Amino acid sequence: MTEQMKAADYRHTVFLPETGFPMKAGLAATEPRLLARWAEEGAHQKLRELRTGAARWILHDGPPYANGDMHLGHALNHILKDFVVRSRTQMGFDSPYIPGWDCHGLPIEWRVEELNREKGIKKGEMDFIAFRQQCRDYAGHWVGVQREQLKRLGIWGDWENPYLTMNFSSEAVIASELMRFAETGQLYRGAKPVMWSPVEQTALAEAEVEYEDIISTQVDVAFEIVEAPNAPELVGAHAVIWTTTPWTLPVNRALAYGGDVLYEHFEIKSGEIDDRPHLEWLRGKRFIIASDLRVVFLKRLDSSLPDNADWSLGAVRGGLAGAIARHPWHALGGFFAEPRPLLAGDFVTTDAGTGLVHMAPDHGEDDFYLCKTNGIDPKFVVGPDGTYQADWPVVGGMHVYKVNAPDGPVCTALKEAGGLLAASADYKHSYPHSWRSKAKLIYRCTPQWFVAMDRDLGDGTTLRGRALTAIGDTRWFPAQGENRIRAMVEGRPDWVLSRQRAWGVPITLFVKKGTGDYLVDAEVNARIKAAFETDGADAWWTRDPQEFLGNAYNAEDYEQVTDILDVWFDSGSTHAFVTEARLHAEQADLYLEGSDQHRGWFQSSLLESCGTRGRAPYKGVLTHGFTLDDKGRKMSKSLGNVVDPQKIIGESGVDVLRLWVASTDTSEDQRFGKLSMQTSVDNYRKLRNTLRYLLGALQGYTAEEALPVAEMPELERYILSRLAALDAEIRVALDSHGYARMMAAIFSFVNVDLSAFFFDVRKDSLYCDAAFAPKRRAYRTVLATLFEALNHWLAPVLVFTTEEAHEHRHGDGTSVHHGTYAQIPADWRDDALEAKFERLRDLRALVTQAIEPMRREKVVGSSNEVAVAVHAPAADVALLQSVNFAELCIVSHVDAVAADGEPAVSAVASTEARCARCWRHLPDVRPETDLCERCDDVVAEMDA
RNA sequence: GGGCUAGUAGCUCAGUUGGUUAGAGCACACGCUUGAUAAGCGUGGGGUCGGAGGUUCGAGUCCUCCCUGGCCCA
Repeated sequence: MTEQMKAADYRHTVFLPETGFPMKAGLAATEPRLLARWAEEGAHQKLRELRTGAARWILHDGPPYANGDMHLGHALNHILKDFVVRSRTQMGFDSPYIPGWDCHGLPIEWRVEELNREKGIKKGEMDFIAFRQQCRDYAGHWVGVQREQLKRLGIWGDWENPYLTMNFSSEAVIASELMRFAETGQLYRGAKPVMWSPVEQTALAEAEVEYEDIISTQVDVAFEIVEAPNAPELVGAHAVIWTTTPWTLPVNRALAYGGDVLYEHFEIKSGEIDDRPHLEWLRGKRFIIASDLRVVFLKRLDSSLPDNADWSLGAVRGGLAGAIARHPWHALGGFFAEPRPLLAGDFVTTDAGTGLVHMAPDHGEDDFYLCKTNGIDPKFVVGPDGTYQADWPVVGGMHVYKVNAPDGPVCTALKEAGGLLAASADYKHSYPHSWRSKAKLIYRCTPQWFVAMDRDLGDGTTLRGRALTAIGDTRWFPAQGENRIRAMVEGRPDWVLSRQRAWGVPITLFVKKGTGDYLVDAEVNARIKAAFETDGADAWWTRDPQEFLGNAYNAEDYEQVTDILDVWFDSGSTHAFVTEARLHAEQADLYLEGSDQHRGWFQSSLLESCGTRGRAPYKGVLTHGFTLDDKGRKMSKSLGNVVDPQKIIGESGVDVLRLWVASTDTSEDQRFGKLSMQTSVDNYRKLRNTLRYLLGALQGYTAEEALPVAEMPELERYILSRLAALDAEIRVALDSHGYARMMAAIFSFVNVDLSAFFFDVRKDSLYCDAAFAPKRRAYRTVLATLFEALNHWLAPVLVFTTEEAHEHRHGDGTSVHHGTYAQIPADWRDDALEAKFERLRDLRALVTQAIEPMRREKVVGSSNEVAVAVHAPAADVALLQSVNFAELCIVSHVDAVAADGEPAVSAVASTEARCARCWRHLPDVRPETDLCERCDDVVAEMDA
């Protein structure tokens, strides 16, 4: 009988792991099966019932925009949200998730207009209410698409009743929230230059603006000084201004200079002009310009002009104060004959240009405020479509984009008036564009509704002050987020609420004709809200205004505001109709979005809530970075590096994608590519195989087999101590939503402590000990604990795989997602025991290293064939003798010998016989059976 | 252009208040096992800590500048 044959005989007496949980995941089939099972069983609804009465923990979902397919960033965001909700659920909290969508706003409106154009329907032909219905339908379509895509990610939530900002109930609350601002005097109507799109004919929010490089015409224009009380010699000289928006010159009102800038009064010498006939008209003319910029200015006049310091007629210090210039077109009379004062502006720099800036309060923020301070108001010459008013000289009726060329009407008229010094269409710079139409934007003064940031709210606080206090009261993850939003709130201007659009909630105000005051009446507001609840915001247009005003006011006396609310106000109000109205909670525990939302939703929600409730709508804010490609670049269509999450899911499964999210530090930007996905696939396999091994090793295990911890061997108690340490680490990580930290700890535990050590060492006991031998029972008791601990820790991440494992372990129709994290007693921690095993494992590493050469030289194969001698200090020897070190090293025999110096290990091939069943080389192997005493007994027991 | 932020082995991450030869897992190479087997175990190679200066007895860790990304703003 050969050894192999004998081995074959005993193979069936060995307790090998056995499970139906497949090694190969087949997630493509498993995931849809579980989704269907959960839907059929109403698993999420059941969870809600199970947690009813438990302490609440609320994540309030930030609404994605209901337009287009989900991209990888959306997937990451929602997977993270699911981690938060599921991990709090596993902690025992009642943590409901109500998904939501942002449905109003320009992008949808724009897209619907585009679709209409394709159908030949022109803007303006469409009935207003019918158009709003089209927008509503369009948003509804995408809500449906995105909902299915999110559900596929394994996210549990109230998908049947998501919150939509366009729900009638939401629209009623949004209008009502606006009226709370009105009631507390925080709204005002003002004029202000706002980013304006002549194409969409609307003011744009900051978030709707993007910057692109363009080439503009740069011009140098001379404004003659007509009065200079502080420097009479400047009269007759020309102040040189430089601009890249020639179209604003027909609306010029003033000039600005820098109070700290040094200017120079100079004249180009005759000699140079003699050589350059085209400059003849400059002969005898004097100029004023910032000294630092004279050289570059001269180059623009003529690139061959040298710079001669002796051209200077003297430095100008303070001489510009109180000076008056006149517009090159002053001969036209009227508006152009008005004086153009020189004003000191702290925004003037010498980075570029001439150090003198022309001011058009209609078309620039700096211009607007400087002029306002000096009593110069905007003129409103440029209309919503970007054309000058018809009767304006030179450019009347023309579009601001079409007058800028060096040979265009503005430059031509300036040249004829003798005011154009240089003009060239070659200035490249970053310029604002509409994010939808990609059209160039302009600043344009229009009447707008604002929320005041710095108005006393009657209690000595301001909205800005309240917001800053609330920021301090909020936990920010990561902590840097606080600095970021604080700086933004400290510096932000008043909130512009108006949009001259159609698709959204109207600014529901009535303005008294004549006074401009808006009506504040609780009963009127209540009627508006009630109407919106019934008919939606359409009611603002479909109902007779008198119906809202009731008997107390006459509609004839009031102007009904028809501006649409900034959509950020919609999303900023979601806490009112979700956290408060549906969940009956004052604050959400967490908001979780990309870090760009410090300027967006986090801030609009903060301001809305601080303005109406005096505090933030959240206790904590968690942000994540952006998903980049594998080279760290932004994913964009133009680069062609966009990853479609649907494709990833189809190829690898949702759980693998979720695992990627969980093991990545999402507080920073993440790189995503083939390699990182492969890493995730490999990690997934390791976790899956670990669960599979546990399931196989626990075959037939029942509670009766469990052994009390106190009766377990040290090795088992050591592993439980490690488990308790891991439990503590995970709790710390989860407190700050550190999923990557949690996963790193779990991977390390699984690989290092379990797979490479505990499982390997105990393989012999599991396979070969008598079924109910104490050591084997202890091992399986620990395995059962490990399975529940790991499967529940992993459940929020691997939602499908853990459910599948749960099915195989319990098979009773219960769900892992209904349960809680395993209760791991803190007193399982045993520092002394951990220290002991740490040392033993160091010594064990010496043993494996010593065996390695023997394996390479084919002296031995399995470590079981080896006997080792450890020469080590007495303390180590005592340690080795206190345990079965041969068992820990999976070798045949260990001799521990006291010796000075560093521990050293020598290894030789064992001379003992090999047990045919457990394959260990032992002294008690019986020749008649080829079995060691332990195996002989076990086999005998089986035969009996 | 400005503010904030990041850049540690092929991948994912650790690196405490600056202090001994920079760590882990995976991947890779080689080997073992063939009783977790499209699995498991062992050993090993691999890093000018983005770059350049500086402070210090000593810097991945502090300072300055630069490069390359990202977010926000203009």
